[in-house]
Amino acid sequence: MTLDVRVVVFSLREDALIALLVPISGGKWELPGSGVMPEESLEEAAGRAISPHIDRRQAHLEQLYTYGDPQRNPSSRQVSVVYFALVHMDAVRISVDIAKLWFRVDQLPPLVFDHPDIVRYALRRLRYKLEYSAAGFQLLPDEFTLSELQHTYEIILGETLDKRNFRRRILEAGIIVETPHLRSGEGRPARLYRYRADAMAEVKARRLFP
Amino acid sequence: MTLDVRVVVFSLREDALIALLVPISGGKWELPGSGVMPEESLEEAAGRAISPHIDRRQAHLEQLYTYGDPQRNPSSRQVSVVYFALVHMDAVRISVDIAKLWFRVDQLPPLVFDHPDIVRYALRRLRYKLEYSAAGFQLLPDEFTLSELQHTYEIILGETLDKRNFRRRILEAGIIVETPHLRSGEGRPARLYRYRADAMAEVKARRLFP
DNA sequence: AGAATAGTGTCTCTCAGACATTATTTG
DNA sequence: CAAATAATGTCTGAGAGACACTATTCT
Repeated sequence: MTLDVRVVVFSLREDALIALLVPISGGKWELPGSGVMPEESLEEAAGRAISPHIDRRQAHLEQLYTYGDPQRNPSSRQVSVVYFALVHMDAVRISVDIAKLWFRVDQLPPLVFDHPDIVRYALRRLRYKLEYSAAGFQLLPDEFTLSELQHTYEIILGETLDKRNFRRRILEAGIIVETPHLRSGEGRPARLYRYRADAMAEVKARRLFP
Repeated sequence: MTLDVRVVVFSLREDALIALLVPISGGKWELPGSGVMPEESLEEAAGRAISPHIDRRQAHLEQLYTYGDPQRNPSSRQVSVVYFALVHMDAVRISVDIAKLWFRVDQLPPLVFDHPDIVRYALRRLRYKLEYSAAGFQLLPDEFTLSELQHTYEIILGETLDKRNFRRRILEAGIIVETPHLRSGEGRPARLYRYRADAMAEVKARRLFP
């Protein structure tokens, strides 16, 4: 009976949600994972599992579920404590990685065992989380525009949102605040916002999006 | 490194929420638990852990969280997959048990390790679950009156609820249905209701109680 | 000046919350 | 018929959702 941790890491590339996978022999892929060392916590093990690819200080890990069905790995009984994380691409270590280890969640390669189920469940939880919290900013850099944040929500939820209602609700939730900065580009420059570090509390009072 | 499962079992006695504990040496208590056998799933192990005390077919187990901090058990590294369950007293095996192994959740005896945290977290999740679902009926027998169900909610949430609003919302949720039966007692007989076995789907659309 | 994107306010309708009286049974 | 509990409907206010125009910059 072996125990390990696995991590479902989501990020955002252009117009799609992507997940980090690592190759194993036989053309198959798996979720990044690791055994648990005697002196470390499960969350630390999860951080270590992704640290070759991600700056772990920027990855908020959250425990998802523990999979331990005796049939999940036909060759050996394996229990996996699965975490999930949202990171923005600034936290991704540049190496062979980008475009080689990240896959759009709607175009995943063949995965081992029950890892497809795990990714599906993580995705469901991510959508659920977004509806009830302002967690979407974790996929963006420190400062971001409201249009970028709205775009993020639209990609993940798979539907378009009304701009005025989106702004009203996200601001009323009080989780992000204005910065003095603007971002210039094509068209009128946009106000930049950032996460309010003091209000770490989750907004579970009322769902933000339908 | 040992792996086990633990179960937080909640039930209802008179006017209080109670939890099942088992004694260990030294006057301390712990959550019922068990190792995991090679051919069984984690949930099966959890069912086996409580089967001396509970008719497991009547206990809906739900995975809560996996605790694995290296300091949680000072004498050996232990990872515990924790489940929680709601049962009604009809499912409790009559033996030495009742009144000896069940404790009001606000009057727990000394517990080992991080088990107090685990119970606290389970309680938080239970309250949260009740607000968003009609799970309260799991603490009642198959058939129950709306007053009994409301009473259950009031005990767990720790506040009184308006009778008309309670009925409206619980019935609109569509999770319980009328039976042809009535229960006589003091005062006007009350209609009995039961859980709608076909609609197992959780009501997460909108919170039922504030 | 035109193109591009940012930013803003109002109305309506639904649902949550507050609230009191009538109905049916037992002793 | 008194006591006990069950059952029922309405009004109001807040918030969700739909909706279109103005503001600022760049080329």
